[in-house]
Amino acid sequence: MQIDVSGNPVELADGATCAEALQEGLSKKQFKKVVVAKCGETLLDLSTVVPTPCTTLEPVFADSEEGLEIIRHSTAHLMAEAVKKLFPTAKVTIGPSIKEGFYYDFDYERPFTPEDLEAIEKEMLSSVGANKEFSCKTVTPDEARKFFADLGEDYKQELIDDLGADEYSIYTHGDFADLCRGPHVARTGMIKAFKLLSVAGAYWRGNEKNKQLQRIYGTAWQDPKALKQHLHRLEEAKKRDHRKLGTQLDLFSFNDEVGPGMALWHPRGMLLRAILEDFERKEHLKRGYDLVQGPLILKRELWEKSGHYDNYRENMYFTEIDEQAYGIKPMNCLAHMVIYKRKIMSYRDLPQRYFELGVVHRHEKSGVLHGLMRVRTFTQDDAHLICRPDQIEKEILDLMQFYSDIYSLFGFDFDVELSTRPEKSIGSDEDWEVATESLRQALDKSGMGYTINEGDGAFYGPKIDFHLTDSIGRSWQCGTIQVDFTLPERFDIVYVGEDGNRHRPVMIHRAMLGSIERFIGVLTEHCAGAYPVWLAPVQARIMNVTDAQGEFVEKVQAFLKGKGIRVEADVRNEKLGYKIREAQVEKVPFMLVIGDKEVESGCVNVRVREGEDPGMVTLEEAAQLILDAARAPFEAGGMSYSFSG
RNA sequence: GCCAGAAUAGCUCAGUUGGUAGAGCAACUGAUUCGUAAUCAGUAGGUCCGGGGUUCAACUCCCCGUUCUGGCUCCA
Repeated sequence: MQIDVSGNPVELADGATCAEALQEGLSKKQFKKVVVAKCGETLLDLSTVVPTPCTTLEPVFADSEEGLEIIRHSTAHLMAEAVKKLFPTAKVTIGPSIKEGFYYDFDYERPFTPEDLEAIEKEMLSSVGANKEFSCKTVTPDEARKFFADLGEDYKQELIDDLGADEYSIYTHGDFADLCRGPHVARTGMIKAFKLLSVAGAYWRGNEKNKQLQRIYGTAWQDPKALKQHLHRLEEAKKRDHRKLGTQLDLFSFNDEVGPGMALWHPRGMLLRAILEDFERKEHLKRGYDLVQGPLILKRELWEKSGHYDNYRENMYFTEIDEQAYGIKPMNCLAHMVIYKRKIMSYRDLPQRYFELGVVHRHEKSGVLHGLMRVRTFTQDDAHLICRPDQIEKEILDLMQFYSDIYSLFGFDFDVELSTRPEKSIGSDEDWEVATESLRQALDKSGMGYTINEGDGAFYGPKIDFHLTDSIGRSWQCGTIQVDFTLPERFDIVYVGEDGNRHRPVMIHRAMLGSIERFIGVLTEHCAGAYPVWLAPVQARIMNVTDAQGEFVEKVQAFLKGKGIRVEADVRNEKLGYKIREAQVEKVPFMLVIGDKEVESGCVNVRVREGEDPGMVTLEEAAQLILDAARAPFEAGGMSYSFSG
């Protein structure tokens, strides 16, 4: 097939993929245009494209991101058409494609039920069968306004007013027309695989104060096979859900009697957590932090001074004794400030770096709680760096390296986001300038890719956030670095400069894992419960074949314990297969089998959680295997393995 | 907090148009002494989330709470 884009002839084989098109020198945008052009003549402003008839759509671009986007967006239109047909009084609002699917928000008198979804899906299929053509026309703002006014679609009119464009495109297929930027597939018959997934409430334009709409989520793919794979992936992801694994591996639980959003850590889970916390303390000490700790509750006056009492009170717990004389801390900074003020600091003393695994309580709205990811009692791996303004950049740069080292150790990919000054903010222009520039410089120097979130900083300073992804692609903010201008001011903390005068230091709040709870939640899903050997609460389990090996089992256990290995023995009167299965389900990394043969030779037979079994080895070798496995990720990351069980 | 759905044994779940509950696994007891993902038999275990209401009768229907799940908003 030959296409002409902006006067550049391009030769593409039939069924060319997006990647091939890119190689031929087409930009993604151009290719998208070309593909759409090939699918139908009137879909875009195609003055620069010579369209050719298109017979099939999917081989050309369905494997590309753009292709899926078009399919999904078109499916959203298809759904809106079906909803309007079945529920004529429903008003349409917006319906974009999203990661792995699409949604459409409707204003309707009652919520949609699962049965409604089935009916809608059926209606959509019939529209697919009718193979209706998508067409597009460009209109003026007035024409667009009138068009949707006649249809009674007031949300669309509001959009037109807000967008303020010179002209608008309206896409039509069958009887359904929608204000839309496009592009779309040429005909509804090209939508080959979709499924409606769920209904949820969503506020118009994402604002809590606006009317709540009915959102229908769905997913769409290039072919039924891809759809099936996607649904299968969702099923698989459910198995990695940390809440499920928490029960299965007996790590933690939640209990209504205790309170919502408050985890109970079982022996195994707490052991894992303790190892992680121990690791963190040592890593922080290594990098020049001081360990500190303040109390869980602090006098109300202090919260008034910091501004939390005025701005954050509804999220805080208070003691009832002495009429709210004490506030239960929702963050750790106040005690750290007071600790800083214990003596006169010189510029030579800066930066001060205070680290605390601080337990905080925040009364989060009930609807947001989610396993370990969002709780009301949690532990932050929190630190406050109090430094001179000229030290910000260096400190940030060190932090970037620190975070990166640690995330990599766990095998996480992460997104970095820089958030700048919001509309409502305090602090001088100069402060913001210096702080934001320091963050930007450090980010640039670190070589990490990052996105900028304009105006999304805290009111007291700019920040950098680090996001880790859970098993089903939800992204969770874990690490954060925030510059703060207010607290040093409010608490009047100072240092004595070279000039002998008092100066105001800058304060950096930062948490690396974010919260221990959330991090363990994300990590659990990341590794599906098969924790790295250095973290696994049980590193090795010894199992005997019959009672006859009891004595040797004890000997082996004592030996491995002596090497600092977390080992337990399963000497129940059960078949070996049963014990193996149980250990495998519990994701114990090393299974050491002992039968008569092993007793005789003084060896153990090693089976591993995944990969090839080492088989028969001496005790010395077995211990080495386990210790090496524990050390491996540290060595790969150029770090030292700094602790034992 | 808002919208929707859910809550039955330690865990995972059945429970037909209203007639006071069942399975598998786990636990306990006994038999079995066995070689890499589930040995057999028996026993015990429930205020069916809580509180009201309708009914001769409620796990089941209605109302109000609580908690959980999926979203929205917010956030580590």
